[in-house]
Amino acid sequence: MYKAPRGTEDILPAEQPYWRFVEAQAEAVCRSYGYQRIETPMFEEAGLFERGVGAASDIVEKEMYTFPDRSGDLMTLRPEGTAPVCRAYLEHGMAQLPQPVRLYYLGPAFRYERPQAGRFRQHHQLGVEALGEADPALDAEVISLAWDLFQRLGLMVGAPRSIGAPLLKLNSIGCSQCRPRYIAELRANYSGHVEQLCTDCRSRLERNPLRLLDCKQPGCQAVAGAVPRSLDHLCHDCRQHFDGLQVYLKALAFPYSVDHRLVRGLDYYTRTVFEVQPVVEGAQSTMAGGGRYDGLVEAVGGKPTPAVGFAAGLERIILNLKRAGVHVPDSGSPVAFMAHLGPAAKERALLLAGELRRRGITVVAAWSDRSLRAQLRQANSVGARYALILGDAELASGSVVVRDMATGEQQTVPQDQVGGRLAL
RNA sequence: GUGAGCGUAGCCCAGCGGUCAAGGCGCCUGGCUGUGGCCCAGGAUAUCGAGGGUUCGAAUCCCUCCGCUCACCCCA
Repeated sequence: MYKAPRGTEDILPAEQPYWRFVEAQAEAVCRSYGYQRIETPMFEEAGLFERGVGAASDIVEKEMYTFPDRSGDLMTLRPEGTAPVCRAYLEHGMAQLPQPVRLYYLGPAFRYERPQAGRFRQHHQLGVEALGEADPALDAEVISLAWDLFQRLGLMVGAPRSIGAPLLKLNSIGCSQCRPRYIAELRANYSGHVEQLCTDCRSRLERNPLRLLDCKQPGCQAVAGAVPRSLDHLCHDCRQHFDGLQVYLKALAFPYSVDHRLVRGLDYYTRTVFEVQPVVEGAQSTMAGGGRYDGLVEAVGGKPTPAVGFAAGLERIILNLKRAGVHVPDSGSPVAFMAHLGPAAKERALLLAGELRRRGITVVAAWSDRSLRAQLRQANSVGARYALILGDAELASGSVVVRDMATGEQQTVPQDQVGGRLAL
């Protein structure tokens, strides 16, 4: 028996209301900010991600689905959406458009990971990217968009800061000017405490010192508490940017909190980084994460172009909608169920169902030759508002019985008038 | 890649060495030869995850593998 590959899942009809809801809200917020939808391919040349995301990142090192296609070119199932958007921005000369260019996308991303609650090998992201503008007000706009989304989804209703962690976490990790100096200092500081660090952190010290900060091991946390903060080592421009952003966020009255240990796993982030966490804490609690990536466009072959954005995980959002008990609109049930008795009536029923559908009425039927009882039972269980019954008697008189499933009342009406009746 | 827990019908699950593997939901049929929801009666569906071993005998014990879940790493 075949099964969906590990870390993938079928999104069954019962789940669709959640997806429709989230996607509809996402599109609505993006549109309200003037962001336009873009679709990039599900796979790209492997090099795009190696250069864009960073060769030393976990994603590139161990999580990419990379394969040679039939011509031998190395392709990668996209592990994230930002690098492809930058590629498209360059490929289509979007730098010539009025800046910033505001884009969003909705689609799957692939990472080879051990699946877990809220983590999949194929998952779906909403990505929002604004390219070509360095002003911190654009950072604020993007954060504001994310905030509005969660607001609309109903995940922030009464979100009380009293319980647990704040919802919006913010930090600045500097730029290519000031970050190296900070990292050097960080490394120097940690080097004095190697004995207290976990084995992971000992290797992080060499390869990716920033990530030392968010290790959860008690020993490492103790060291991290006393270590220098990136915010204290920003260069003048980065400092100004961060202060500016905070002014705007305060003006917008977002209850964010600065988290000195917030660093992100993708190498392309500069300056602003942020995450949105749900009210209910869980292992994979981050629903959205992003920040500024002023060096990415250049890294994938363009001119230096500042940009900000974020990605939100749809599976995680849905997980949290369920945990929070958010009610989503359900998909409607059929209006009419067509029941037939006898072969001649069956033919006529087929025809009548088609006529009704052309008038925009949702009609379902069982079509197998079952008892009227069985057909009505099915009409009931699919939630049809009306059952239409067509047997020899109706066939003879050109009529059909319309039964209201809620009240049990039924009327015999001419076949050419059913449409009008049901449309009411 | 590491660690832990779990695999019995479409779903939830009882059974934990010895009659035909129990029950609930769902599905089908009938009670009502053309009338649903409730009720009643009946029915179908399980290589008990796979392979090997122990035993007179294994869904039950042991081993291996596979899968699922949760957590770590990391991330949406």
